[in-house]
Amino acid sequence: MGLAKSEIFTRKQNEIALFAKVFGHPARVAILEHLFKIDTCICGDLVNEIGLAQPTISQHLKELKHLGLIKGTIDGTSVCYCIDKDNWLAMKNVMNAFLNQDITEKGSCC
Amino acid sequence: MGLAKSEIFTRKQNEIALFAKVFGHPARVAILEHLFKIDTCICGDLVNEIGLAQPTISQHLKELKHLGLIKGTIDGTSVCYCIDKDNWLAMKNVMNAFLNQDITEKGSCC
DNA sequence: CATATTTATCGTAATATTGCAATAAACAAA
DNA sequence: TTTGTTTATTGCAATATTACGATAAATATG
Repeated sequence: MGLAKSEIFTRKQNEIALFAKVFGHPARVAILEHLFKIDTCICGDLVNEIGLAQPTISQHLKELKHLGLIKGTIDGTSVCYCIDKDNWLAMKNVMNAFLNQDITEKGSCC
Repeated sequence: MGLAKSEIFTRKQNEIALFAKVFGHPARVAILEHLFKIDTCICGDLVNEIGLAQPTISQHLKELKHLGLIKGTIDGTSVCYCIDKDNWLAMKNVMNAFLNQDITEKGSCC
């Protein structure tokens, strides 16, 4: 059906899945890495940096913005994007709690 | 088009996206959390634990197994699944390197 | 052997995602 | 005002994902 049954999972599980989903495309990974690397905020240079059409980049930026991981400020005709540090940190805490789960060592099989 | 242009991204960026994608569904998050929590490995109890049909769970398990994050050993008619510790650790290193990027503080806007 | 149990696979319907051309919107500069 | 520049939005087409019924495959058990 293409539609996840999110109502049967916990709020936390859905939150993890939402964050992970946005990282589930290499273009968004590349955009974020670029925003981390470049000292000054980036606008449409991302279109040149990454090899995708302008509407496609704009769409990926929208998803990142919607989750709060980046923010953009209008500067004349261009828009300046950068990482939203507070929200990135909050996301990192959620994801780290998931990734750093301890493995119970009593397992019988495997 | 539904098809990501993975050839224009680095191997690392694609790797991160692939790992993230598998976490991008709450059912797979729930399966992994359950495997971490339960001391002895789990088989079809996951179908009861999580409220999805057996073929659906089987499909999600297949994706997790395909990425190497879990492994299953046949035990009579049932299959015992558990976290693949080595591969989980390797994945964690990749994801942590991405999540723990340092933010350059010279940014002008935002 | 016949039957039950457990898991995997197939087929399919519903929905989501990706990508881009075309175009709009907003602003700057001449 | 007209023209250019930059970004967002709309409207598709192609592909992917999710979910599950039906069924197969494998192994127990009677």
